[in-house]
Amino acid sequence: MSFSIATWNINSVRLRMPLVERFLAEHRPDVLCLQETKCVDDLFPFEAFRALGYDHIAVSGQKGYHGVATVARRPLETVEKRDLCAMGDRRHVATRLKAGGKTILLHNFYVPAGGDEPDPQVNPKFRHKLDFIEEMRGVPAAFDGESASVLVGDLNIAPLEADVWSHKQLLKIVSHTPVETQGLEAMRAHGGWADLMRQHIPAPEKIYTWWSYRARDWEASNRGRRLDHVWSSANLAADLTGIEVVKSARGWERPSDHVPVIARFGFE
DNA sequence: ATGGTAGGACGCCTA
Repeated sequence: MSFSIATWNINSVRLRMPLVERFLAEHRPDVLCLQETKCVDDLFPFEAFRALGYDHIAVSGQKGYHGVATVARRPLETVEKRDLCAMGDRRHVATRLKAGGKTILLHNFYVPAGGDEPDPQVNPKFRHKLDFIEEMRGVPAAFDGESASVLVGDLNIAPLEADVWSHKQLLKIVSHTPVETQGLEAMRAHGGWADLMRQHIPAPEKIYTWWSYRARDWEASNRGRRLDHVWSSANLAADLTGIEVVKSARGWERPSDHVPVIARFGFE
């Protein structure tokens, strides 16, 4: 028996619904977690997802900015929508669903990008990002014999040297500064989370999930970063059978600057 | 060292 979870920063779900439909038709993940939906819940395209068999939907949206949604082909229960840093941003939704005889608690996160200046003293957006990561320590990889946890999303940090096109050139660029990369890895270890992308494709092999819109030719310059992540509790990490980064989606018509990542699990 | 593109909503913020 198999089960798959995908994560994708869609950068406006309404604008890119044709791309979402193509992705779901071609890959059929059991669950898709979206970030940067950029619309209030009333304007979320529920019917388009239902038409594709994704009848079970949890949304936490806001006007114009941020916003997350989790859609599934099997029943899910909305567990909580956390307001980390208490700013009213919609950056988290947790759902619960069943797979492989376990109940899975699935956290979908959109971590603040943090602005351009990597100094929390002068840049409140960077301060917010660091505080947000710190507060994510309150989300551990809880599990027992019957339950497991998964955390996915756009974490806006590329933690390893193999997660960026140039470690040296990005050390002072927000998303790859030591305070962020060490902070994220420390938080991940503290929570007991396994980095499933790196479990399947170990460093130093490069993995990118984001390429800037500002490049003349994103594919030729290939200055990517791994900003999107799939983590799980140890008892589910053992069931991972594959990771797929759908790089081709970056070349679709009017693309997101992020591409989908799919994690596949197999159960006895 | 700089500027490059995109989305939401229509001047400017955020990424």
